[in-house]
Amino acid sequence: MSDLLSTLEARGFVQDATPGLAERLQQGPITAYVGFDPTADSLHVGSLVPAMGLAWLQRFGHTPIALVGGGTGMVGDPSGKREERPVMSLEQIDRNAQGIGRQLSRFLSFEGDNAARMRNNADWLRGIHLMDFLRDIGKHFSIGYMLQKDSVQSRMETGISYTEFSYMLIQAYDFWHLYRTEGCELQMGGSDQWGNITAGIELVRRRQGAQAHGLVFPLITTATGTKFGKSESGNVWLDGERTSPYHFYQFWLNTDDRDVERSLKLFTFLRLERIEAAMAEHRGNPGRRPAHRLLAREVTAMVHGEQAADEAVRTSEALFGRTTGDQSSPLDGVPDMPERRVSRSQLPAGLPVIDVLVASGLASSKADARRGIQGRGFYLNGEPIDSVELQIGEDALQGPPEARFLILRKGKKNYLRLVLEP
RNA sequence: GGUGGGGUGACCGAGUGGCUAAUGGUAGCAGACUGUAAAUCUGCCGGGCUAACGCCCUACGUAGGUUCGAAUCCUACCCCCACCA
Repeated sequence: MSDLLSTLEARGFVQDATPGLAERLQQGPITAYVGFDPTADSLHVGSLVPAMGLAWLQRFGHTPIALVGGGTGMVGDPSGKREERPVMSLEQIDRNAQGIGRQLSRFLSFEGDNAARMRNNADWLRGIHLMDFLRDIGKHFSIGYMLQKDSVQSRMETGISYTEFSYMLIQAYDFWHLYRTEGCELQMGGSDQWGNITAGIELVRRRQGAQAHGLVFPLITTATGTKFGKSESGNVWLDGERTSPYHFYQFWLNTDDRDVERSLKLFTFLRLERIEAAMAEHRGNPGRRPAHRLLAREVTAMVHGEQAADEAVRTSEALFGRTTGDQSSPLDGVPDMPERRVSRSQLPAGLPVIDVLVASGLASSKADARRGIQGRGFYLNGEPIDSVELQIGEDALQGPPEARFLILRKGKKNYLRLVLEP
């Protein structure tokens, strides 16, 4: 538990590592990097593993570099992808790179002896000339070597362009560049990055005659076999604008029992004894889900801050707490309840439920709303809606005259406050 | 460039002239059970109108055509895959 590697191993971060890494870490602080894709302007929970990996690294006195792929984003990594990815505009990539950089700063400290560094490979990749690249980099790799890589193999069926085929060389170039300019000796990443990382190690060895290292994290899948990081409403993002702290909290709270322990180890900094205690408590009373609560609270606080986490907890308790029945009273003052505003003039007079549900976004069409009601899946102010013809009367509305609202719910979990603007 | 195979709903994958909004599976949504879990069972699952029976629109790579009628036949084009050059 005293050094980086054994900590990472104990917490389930290590899928694979190059053999010499342990010895190298014995000898003193190292500089390491992880690359992040700028495919969107926010990271999602899937990127938490590498982010936490870097954070642990820093906690053990090593220096982390977060590399945003503003240059590689132009090309697209075939690893783990089934299809060619669309090309993004430079402006888009740069915007995304900025957003991602901001989020990473939550996990890393940019002060002190081993202050974290942010780099964008656009700075060195975009100015590169093809002839120089082929001479200095391409020379070191045989086609046979490249063809053996998993990322290429798995795409031979569906097709891979020369562009994506070249990706591993560009990533190798990154590693070599960071080695040369910043003394970076270790690259970490998802297990799908193994091939790219070893290509980088190879390049450093050939051009510098030095030994670099690699470590890859396991691919996180859920116990049900679905992709980690999805919820009812799609991807779970770290950006509070895309995924509200409440929904973020809910995502973690709804973790499958079988995944909780692993998630606590991967996504929190809690000590292993603390985690074991929580798991023991959970085994004693699974229905209370103490481990889930701890997990959700911790991760939300880390990503959105203490205050937002508290609010998410309060909201969740108000909505799901032991309000045994269908009382609507505790729903009024809920802080961070998802909200939607609709101008009254956009709704027919008399407020037919069907139209209201469509306006709220809970139903995707009138037909959908109708079907939902017939399946008893919609609730108004805590009561099931039992008629598709229901007209919502004024007495069902709450709140001040200028912002009357009603509480809609779809299923067990989707609450929404619909505010009617005059 | 040649030869062969192929493009079906979110995905996989049946379907070769009317019974097809299109079998089945997955994913998704809702309901029951429970613990805001898993598993299981049930219903829904292109859009609009309807209390409902039902009606209408859009859809099987794209554009035309044949036919009373086409995802299914014909023509051209686009794209993908395999092998050959």
